[in-house]
Amino acid sequence: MNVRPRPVVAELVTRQTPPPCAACAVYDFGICRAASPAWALQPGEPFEFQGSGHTVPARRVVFREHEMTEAVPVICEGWAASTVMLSDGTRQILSFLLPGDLVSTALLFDAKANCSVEAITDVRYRTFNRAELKATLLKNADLLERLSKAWIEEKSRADQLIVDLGRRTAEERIARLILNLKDRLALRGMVRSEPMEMDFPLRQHHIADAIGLTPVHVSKVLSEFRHAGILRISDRSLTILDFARFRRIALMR
Amino acid sequence: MNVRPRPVVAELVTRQTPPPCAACAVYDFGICRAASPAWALQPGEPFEFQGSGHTVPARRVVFREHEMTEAVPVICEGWAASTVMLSDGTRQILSFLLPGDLVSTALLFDAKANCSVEAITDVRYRTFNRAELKATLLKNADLLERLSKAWIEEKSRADQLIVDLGRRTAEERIARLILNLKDRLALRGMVRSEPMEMDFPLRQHHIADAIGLTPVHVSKVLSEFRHAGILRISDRSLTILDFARFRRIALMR
DNA sequence: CGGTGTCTTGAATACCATCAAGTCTTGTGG
DNA sequence: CCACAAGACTTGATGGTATTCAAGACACCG
Repeated sequence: MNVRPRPVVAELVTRQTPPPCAACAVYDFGICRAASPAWALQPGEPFEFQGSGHTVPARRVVFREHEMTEAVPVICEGWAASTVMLSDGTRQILSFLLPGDLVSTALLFDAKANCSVEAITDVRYRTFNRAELKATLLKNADLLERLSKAWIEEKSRADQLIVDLGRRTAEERIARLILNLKDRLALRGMVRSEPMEMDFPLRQHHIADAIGLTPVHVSKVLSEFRHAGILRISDRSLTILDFARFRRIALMR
Repeated sequence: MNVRPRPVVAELVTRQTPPPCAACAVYDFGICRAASPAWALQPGEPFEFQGSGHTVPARRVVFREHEMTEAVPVICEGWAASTVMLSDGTRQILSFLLPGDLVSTALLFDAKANCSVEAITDVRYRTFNRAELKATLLKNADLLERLSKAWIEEKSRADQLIVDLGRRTAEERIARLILNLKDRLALRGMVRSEPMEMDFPLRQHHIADAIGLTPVHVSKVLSEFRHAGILRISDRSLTILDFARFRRIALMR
């Protein structure tokens, strides 16, 4: 079994200076380009933003629920999760954050988030200043457009998750989670095809916390998928072997 | 057992002309006052908006998923639900809409909703024109403020529901749903105290569809609450008899 | 006055959780 | 570099929560 080297993310974290935004694979994808005036960037100026770049190792908390902050973070590289903890230790993951994602559009208007953000892989992110971003928003129709798109998608994904949790079985939920992640990664050019393969740094407990199951049950369902020849997961990489069948499970109803 | 007359809402629906917004109990509560320029209203002008008032009888659909529309509806009176239907007939209620609620802040930016809206009681609502509302938004800091608040609350409630569906038992979910509705009604001055009582037009199948259970199980849990002396439900009215205990169930973790 | 919608209750069943033991991998300090 | 601990995953046995199925009571409406 070929053990692949540590993921690309980890290399970057060890660099002294983060790469400029111009080199970012998702600079055009999210709000970054449209919002760059909020980084006090002049058109044509090299993309070097002092002090707004951060790195966080895997499993560390980026920020905590109810923490006040002026910073509005955008994920540059790596995977993160926004989570809610209950007093008995159980956890719910509200959404996974991928490169280019604004952590939460609500953070634009409220300094207090209602969830924590946790790094899954090593994560690199940058932050906007809320006041500056808001000011830019009112002068920049393109940014407003991008943000409203982000808002609509954020809400739509939350609504989808509600339907999944309320009305679908474990198999359906897992299939839908993986296919959603596949679609989002594909938009970022992060999915290989033939065979359909992608980086998959999630532990089974992440999946469990995201779709309201126990890690044990997630393991059992994934084993089924594996034995049925639908999926292959190894070395933090996931391959969809039987896409048609997998899709049928996800869209069962 | 005293059978109360049909709820106030029904009376209003039978009127020929809807009451002016000035008479609305929640005119100041939601976005209506701040957004009134989008109704082409001059300050001091009597609140009479031609053509923007609608009434819908209970159980009728206000608008359907994926329907395109320029209208951004606000509930004036009555209860509604935003719902998603699955192909096998099961249904998920994403949220209940109360007087003063914008149906969805996402409708401000996208003409296509990802859920349907259904009247629970007879409902009276008015609509803004999206383009006009958007234009007003950019010239009116107060409106932006109100909308961002609505947006944050909408998302926060969706996130809460995700946690409830993913990580809580039937008892907790039902208690939390009822207490959330109580809080929202209280903000609107629609809850009596001593004893704590409110209009409660939901059928048990509404509750079931909202929190991912079956009507049968909802019935069993509500019966428990009733026999334990915690709740009383009759004549579409709900009384919380043992608030402390009920709250403890809702906040169990 | 039958039809429809709502609610209740009981019995049988399905799905997922919990508990437990064991394997394998990963990370860490001696 | 090895030993050990911690984390991640698997698998089986058992149990609990909620679903499904079914039958009946009741209210409301046309």
